[in-house]
Amino acid sequence: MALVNRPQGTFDQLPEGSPKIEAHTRARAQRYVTDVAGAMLERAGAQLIVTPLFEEAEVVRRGVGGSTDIVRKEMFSVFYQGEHGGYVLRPEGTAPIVRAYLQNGLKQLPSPLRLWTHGPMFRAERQQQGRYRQFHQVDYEVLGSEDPVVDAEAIALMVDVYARLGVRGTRVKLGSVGDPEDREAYNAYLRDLFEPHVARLSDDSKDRLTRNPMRILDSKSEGDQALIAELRPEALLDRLGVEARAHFDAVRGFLDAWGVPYDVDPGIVRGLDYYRRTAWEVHHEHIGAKSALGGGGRYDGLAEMLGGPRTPAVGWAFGVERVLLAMHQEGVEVPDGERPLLYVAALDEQFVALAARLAFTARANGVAEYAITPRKPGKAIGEALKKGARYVAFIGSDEAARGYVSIKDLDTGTQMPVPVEALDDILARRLSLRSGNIADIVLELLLTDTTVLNGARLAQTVVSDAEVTRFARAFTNKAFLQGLTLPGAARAPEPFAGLTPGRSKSAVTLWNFLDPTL
RNA sequence: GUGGGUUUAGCUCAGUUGGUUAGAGCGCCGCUCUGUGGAAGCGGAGGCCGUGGGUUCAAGUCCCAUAAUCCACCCCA
Repeated sequence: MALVNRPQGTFDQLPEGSPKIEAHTRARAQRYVTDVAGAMLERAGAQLIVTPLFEEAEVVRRGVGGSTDIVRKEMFSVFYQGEHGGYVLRPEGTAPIVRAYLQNGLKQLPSPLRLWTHGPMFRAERQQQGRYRQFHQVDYEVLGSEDPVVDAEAIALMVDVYARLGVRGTRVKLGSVGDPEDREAYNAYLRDLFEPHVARLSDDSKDRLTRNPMRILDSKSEGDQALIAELRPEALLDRLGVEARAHFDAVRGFLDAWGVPYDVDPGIVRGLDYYRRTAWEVHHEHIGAKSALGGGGRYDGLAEMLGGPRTPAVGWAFGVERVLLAMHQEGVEVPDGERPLLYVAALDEQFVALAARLAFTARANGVAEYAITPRKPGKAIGEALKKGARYVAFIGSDEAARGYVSIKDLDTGTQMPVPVEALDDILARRLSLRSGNIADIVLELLLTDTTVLNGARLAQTVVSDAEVTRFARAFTNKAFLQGLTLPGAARAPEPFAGLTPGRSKSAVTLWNFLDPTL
């Protein structure tokens, strides 16, 4: 049977260590980026909103715009039971959020309302570097204000998120697409300008002349650029109406005051119809042809286009995959997940159930796994090291007979016996000790908790000379000072005094400790 | 939608002017090894050579088609 592949242009997000893993397909890294961004946005007062992955096609058609490439050729339709449902997989997050805002009466929440979301978006394009049919975005939207300060704040926040994620070398390209009448007039101006020279335009640009003349200006065709150099068209930015101009200048004023770096780019053309006035993109130099990490803008007219009351708003989105690509290019490390705390290995089949149970309860304190089949100690240690665990616990016949487990601290090499009933307490206590050294933890426990001390029956350990000395001295002093009456207390100092420390890290030294029966 | 590259083991790749049973390293599993740090040695599993046609006595190798994948264009995150 031939293997069935994933749909074209999609990718699987994979666990660490997967053979074919790439920067953007690391599940942990994907989650890291959305977690970091989400935490920052929530600190800025944004609240999480989640909308369905599919919407009425009308939401997208009216919001994004019927003349855009997204609506014309990149929509995934949703069918059910063979019938077209009139739905499409969402190609972007803003229109659905505005739809949800209107439908759920969010207008009554304090205004302006800051929202954020994250999740997959779908566009039926041919795949290439940084462009996928299902990709992931983090969205931030501010609804209910036309104050330029929220435009500027949104940009500043976006820049902060990239910085927090460790992405350097970002450039904010800031422009304004003006009010609708500004853009209409400008498009007419461009058409008049290029119409006489239509024969010299590239095929792509001939098409652009009717659909979206502004796109001609950033054509990659040399012929087009030569023509543009001759005609020297004015920039839209220089033909803004009074209000749009004042708004743009005010946004710049805030950014300047806050020291947020940006480049004014008269050529900024956003691909979605709903943008008004402020528009920006954030680019990164080293991620191939798709250098835009994200973009945003003001969309004061969108709510009305969806049938709601006028609701001025501004927002942005960035592509998680492109940010991951940028992070990868810059060598930014994604922090490791939670380090495994404990790996429990039974040395014999009959102790596997106990090993599993110890792992279960240890999970209150961290990541804990167990070996499902018996392990030799050396193999168990190797596996624990591979998993990156701090401690490995052994349960063999010696341990089981006396009711303890052997805990080896893989960072320090120290191994200590721990009564089974004290294991969870010990794991919890490691948090209060900076070193996490198992010897320190056990010592602390013995010195502070006499019930555990009374329960201790045997000690077996592999320690250095220094640790033996320290352990013995501390124990003796404490017992003396507190006048503890312990089983075998009278003999307590002696085992330490007469102790022969392990000859090497791998040597095993046994001695009796606090066991009146021995 | 357009153009170019790639496709041989789980992964990275060899594979001679077409010629017998398609290889290596890594990874995985086992043993050496009945209780202590990622070792080593030995062994094992794992392949419709992307798929379908064609040329030939003979195809991993040559031709055609197709698919997947990567990159670029359009456009966008």
